[in-house]
Amino acid sequence: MGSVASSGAGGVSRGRVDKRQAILDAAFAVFARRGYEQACVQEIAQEARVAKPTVYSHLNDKETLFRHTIDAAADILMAENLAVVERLRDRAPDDDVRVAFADLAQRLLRICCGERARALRWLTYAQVARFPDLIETVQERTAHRPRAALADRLARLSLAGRLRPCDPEQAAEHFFALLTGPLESRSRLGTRSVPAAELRGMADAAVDAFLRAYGSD
Amino acid sequence: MGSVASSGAGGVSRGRVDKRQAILDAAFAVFARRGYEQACVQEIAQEARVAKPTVYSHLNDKETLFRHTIDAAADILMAENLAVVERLRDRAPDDDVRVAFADLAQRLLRICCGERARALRWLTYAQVARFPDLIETVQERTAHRPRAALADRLARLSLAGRLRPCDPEQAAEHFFALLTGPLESRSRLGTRSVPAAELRGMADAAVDAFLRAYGSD
DNA sequence: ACGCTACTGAACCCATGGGTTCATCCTAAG
DNA sequence: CTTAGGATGAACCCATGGGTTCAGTAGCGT
Repeated sequence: MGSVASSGAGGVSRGRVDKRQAILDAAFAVFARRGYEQACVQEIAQEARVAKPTVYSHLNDKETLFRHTIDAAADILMAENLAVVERLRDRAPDDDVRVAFADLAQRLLRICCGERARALRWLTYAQVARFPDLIETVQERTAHRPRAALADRLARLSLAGRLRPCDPEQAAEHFFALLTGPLESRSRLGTRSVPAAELRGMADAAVDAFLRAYGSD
Repeated sequence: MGSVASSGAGGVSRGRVDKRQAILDAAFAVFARRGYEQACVQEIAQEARVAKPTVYSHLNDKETLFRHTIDAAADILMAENLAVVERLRDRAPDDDVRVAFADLAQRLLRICCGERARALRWLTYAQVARFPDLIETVQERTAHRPRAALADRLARLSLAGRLRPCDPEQAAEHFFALLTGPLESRSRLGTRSVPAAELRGMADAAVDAFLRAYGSD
């Protein structure tokens, strides 16, 4: 996690090491396990091994702190998702489409099950009322952009006759729906950790259904 | 929304009017617009036109109040969902399957878009950390039970050759996923009201995909 | 050596809100 | 009419936590 520089005994890292990053890391951890209102700045400061006024000197207030952590998490998740989708670019044209999709599905599910994704979904949903604009940011990066990237791949596959002619946006939307819908349900909104085998089963079932709906033949 | 219906006959209406129901109605309204932590008991009391101590005399504390309102909302939604699914029992055998499904899909989407469903999803998600057991109750009634009911109908249709042979549970899971996944995305977690035309389009698209994946032919 | 800047810790201010107390009021029952 | 018990409202207690102040301290560049 954070860069916990410093040597042992009585001393804490007094240097100007990047306290800021330590604070943001700690903030995400604390927000993730307590939620926005329940997380107190004091606890975040402790977790970051930093004094409370230091937190306020780097980030103006609790809200700013929250927005930065959410932003950062959304960025990372977007990158992860896009990277997974982009694998299709090289694999799909040559390999069996089903195999490529199954691989994609499993990797996406693993990301969605991860701690970061869980915490982000949870925090975003919980603060819908207080910070409605956050939803735009988060959904844009964790849902719309990856979906658009997938739509690009699907369009190519459709053109190449590997999928039936269709609206790629629609197909991508349904692909994600078939994957994440069951996940939400089976993980009980993230409160239950789904065994790897079940995850694999869900991925395969989703790909099966998707290919029956959108595959060629 | 809340009819203050005092149920004059047979009820155990303590006091003059049924304050208790008024309190629960008000609690749902306030929780729905403020969230759990932001909702203060004072405001609930005002909205119910009741004094704060009266609230505490009927419901022990804020948590009890919350659990009761969530329970009640989940019950109502379950009933609505089950009623819609049960329509298949009479319609599907005779009519065109596609027409019956399209009707089902639209009615389900309308329920999911409703104020009650929106508020319930939001509140449940937001309190995942504080009241993890609530998820069980809510998901059981608003997701699992309706899905099981749909699976029953799909099993019959499959047996009758109107759907391809399949695992009805799986098919039902995918049906709901195709419906609610896109809804979550397009309504921005319920912060944007989706126009009726778009709703209809989503329902039709979901049914199209579902029938390609699970229809007979 | 000097001063600038970041950091610390602890105390402090203050608003919010859960939950309670109490004297009083009002209505339904007898 | 009397009475009992739910209902009232206003004051009250107290814990929590956001945000600030301040005096002191440690490192770094010059």
